[in-house]
Amino acid sequence: MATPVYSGARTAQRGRPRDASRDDALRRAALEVMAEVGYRALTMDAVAARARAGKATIYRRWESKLDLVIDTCTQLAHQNLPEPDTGSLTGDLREFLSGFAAFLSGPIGKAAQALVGELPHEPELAVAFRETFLTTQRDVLRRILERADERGELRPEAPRGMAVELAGAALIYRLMLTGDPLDLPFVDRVVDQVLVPLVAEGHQLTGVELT
Amino acid sequence: MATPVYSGARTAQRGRPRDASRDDALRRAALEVMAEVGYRALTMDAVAARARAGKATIYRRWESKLDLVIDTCTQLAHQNLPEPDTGSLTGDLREFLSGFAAFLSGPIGKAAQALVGELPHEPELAVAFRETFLTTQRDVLRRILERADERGELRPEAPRGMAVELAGAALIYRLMLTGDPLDLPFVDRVVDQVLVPLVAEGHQLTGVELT
Amino acid sequence: MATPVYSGARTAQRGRPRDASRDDALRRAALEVMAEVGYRALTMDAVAARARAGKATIYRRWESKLDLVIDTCTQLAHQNLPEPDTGSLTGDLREFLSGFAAFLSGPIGKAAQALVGELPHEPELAVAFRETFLTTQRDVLRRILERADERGELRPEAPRGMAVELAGAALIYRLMLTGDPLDLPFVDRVVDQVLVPLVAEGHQLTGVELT
Amino acid sequence: MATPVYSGARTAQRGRPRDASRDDALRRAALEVMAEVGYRALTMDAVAARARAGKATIYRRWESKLDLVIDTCTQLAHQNLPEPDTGSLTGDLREFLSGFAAFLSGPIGKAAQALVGELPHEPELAVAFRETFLTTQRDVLRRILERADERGELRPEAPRGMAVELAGAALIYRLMLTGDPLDLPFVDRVVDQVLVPLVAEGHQLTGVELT
DNA sequence: CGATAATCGAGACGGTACGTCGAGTCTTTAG
DNA sequence: CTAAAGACTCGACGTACCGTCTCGATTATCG
Repeated sequence: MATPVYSGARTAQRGRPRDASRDDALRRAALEVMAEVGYRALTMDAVAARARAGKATIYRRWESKLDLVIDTCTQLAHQNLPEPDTGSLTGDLREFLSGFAAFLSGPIGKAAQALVGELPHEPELAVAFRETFLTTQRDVLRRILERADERGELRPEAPRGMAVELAGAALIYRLMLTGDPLDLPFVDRVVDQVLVPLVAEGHQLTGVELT
Repeated sequence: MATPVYSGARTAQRGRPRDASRDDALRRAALEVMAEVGYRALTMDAVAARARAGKATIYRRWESKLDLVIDTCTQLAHQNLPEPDTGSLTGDLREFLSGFAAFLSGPIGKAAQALVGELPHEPELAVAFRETFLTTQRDVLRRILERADERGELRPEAPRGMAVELAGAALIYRLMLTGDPLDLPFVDRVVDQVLVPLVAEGHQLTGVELT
Repeated sequence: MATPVYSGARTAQRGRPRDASRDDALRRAALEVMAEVGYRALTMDAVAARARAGKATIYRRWESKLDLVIDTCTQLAHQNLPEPDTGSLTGDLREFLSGFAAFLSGPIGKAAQALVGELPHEPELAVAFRETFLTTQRDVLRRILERADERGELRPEAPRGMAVELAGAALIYRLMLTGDPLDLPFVDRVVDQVLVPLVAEGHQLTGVELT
Repeated sequence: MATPVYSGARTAQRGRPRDASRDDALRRAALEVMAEVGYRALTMDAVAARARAGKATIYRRWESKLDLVIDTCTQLAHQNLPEPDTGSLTGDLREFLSGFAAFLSGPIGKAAQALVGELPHEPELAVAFRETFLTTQRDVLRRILERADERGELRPEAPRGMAVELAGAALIYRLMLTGDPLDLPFVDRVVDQVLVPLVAEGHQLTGVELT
């Protein structure tokens, strides 16, 4: 599901029209509550109360708590990924990954983490989640590598897919598993020690251990 | 928490002692139920019923559902990490990571995933989780690198910490986020394209894109 | 308590109104269950299940099992006391007491008995109980004596209060303590051997021992 | 049941002998707890704790909570009924009933009341209860009337059985139902206005209404 | 215009699970 | 074998949340 349900192109729209401003109010309330108490402890009653809405108003738009949360995240995710074009591979990576890191460090990152545990048992959620948090980011990275390739910065046999995967993995592993901060020094190390050596022409593996 | 609560300070041991065999029966029941329906849908009643135990018998040992699950996983996790010593870095990495991948692909991996969403709101869980699933594995990897270093296989300035982090990140990202299989080819690619080039002496970055 | 709790003060009636038909269904279920298994063994789950109601629906109306039972009895008690006016003291007494005996012999008598044990520890219950089972019946008896007095049937110094008390005592003692049946012969003996001689003009104490 | 269970005249009595003083301590504890919180709220744990005994020590003697309470009451009931012989019907009645009233006004009266509600569903209890609280008292009254008869104080056709029943009914009705006090003035009125007129030779029904 | 119909906040509804507590049994150590 | 202590199974307790439903009131379009 993961999108407010509208009764699909109906015949001439009878009755009182749905108040679109409630969508936002409810999503905002859901995000606030989830940021405060986490996904598990989020209750529909709490969301409804915070938005001063009836529960039916929620269920008219989303089929379940999960559905509401997915949509809330998706909505916010689509507008926050920068696509830099600095002219150099290193610059593009640094800029994009630091933006993505900042994005993940906010409330949406917490929400995303809350959803991870549900993925194996909620196929629809899994699809939506991957679309929102993985595919989009992966596509931007792929285009960055492509442009670098056109500029001749990449070695021919560079493992582009692995680089893309590692970039995401490194950030999300920190965010969700170790709990270490997604700060700029870390992004720099990922770029300089891993990604650039992995794919760029003429690079020696000369990373310096910084910890 | 994450461990059955015993009344501390062996004060002469009055009354009927806890039946230790119930601990196992309850953990076993919890694992079975979780494997069948997932963490969210796991109920204490179901665990109690399957173990033919009263709920009080559970709550006497663990403070909550979460606590029970953590302990169940921890118990099982401590005995499943191989520590290979094949004499070569590549061999050690390949063997260890494929073992770890197999371990994560089982029911414990699913349980671990279920717990990830709770980490930000459960500090005790976070500590236990990292101890169980991250530190142990990280330490083995560190020792593998150390032995390789002693054999002179590593470059002096190799980013050992980053390599350790990437190894875990790559596997867990697949397991929990993308859902792609943790099979042998994938482990080989991580070893050959990423880890070995990252730290080993005399390696050119010559990974071949396979996917 | 002893009455369904309504949110007092008809404040504009917000939200879905209580379904009054559930009150009856729940009371009926409670009475059935109590008749089958007694007060002690009556469980809220059983009442809820029989009425196909959620337990919250019960607790929304009554604070406790005791409260539910009190209200159930009170409800049924208010409509079952006859007030005969046959024109003679003997006739009135006979008719009223046999009606009261029949009433007590039914399920409500059993329920009343179940409540007696709680009276000392439940002041609210005591008040409600006495109002329902004692005062009402006592008032009818008092009026019967009054009418007899107006017809000149009573001796001036007749102990009216004692007569009223004895009438109730004799019936309830049988019902709850001895377990002997509250049948017509018994009522007749109480009227002929005790009450009428106690208060009526020109009566000799000529009761004949029957048992 | 209603009596401590002893393993019946065993062969040579092996093992540690049962400590008879625990019987009393447990009964005392049971009576105290019941006086404080009533029968319903009495718990075996509370009784055990107050007597500093284990629950098994209770269950070794009595089969259930009900059994314990019955026995506790019975034990105390058997030693408290006076059998006066003042030489006159009025004197005997007055003395006996005031003694019985005092007895009922104590903790045992409360306990008895607590048991009334269980009678319909506990046949064994009913038998024990009636034996303890009804039959004994009824027999004394019967003997009082017999002696009065032998002295020629009774009318030949006096309803002796009814008088006996009324005496008990009047007291217990007050005690358990109305909650009015069982004081001396009340006993006197029962004797003078009801019992004596009902059975004694040469009595006019001249009771004076006092309250 | 009035009638119709879908919306809104509010909260009652049937269910399910929660975590606690009591009854009665069992199992330990100590005597 | 009995004692105290306390763990054991079972089941009811009263609460909280889910997702649905029903109310009065509101807001649009249709006839």
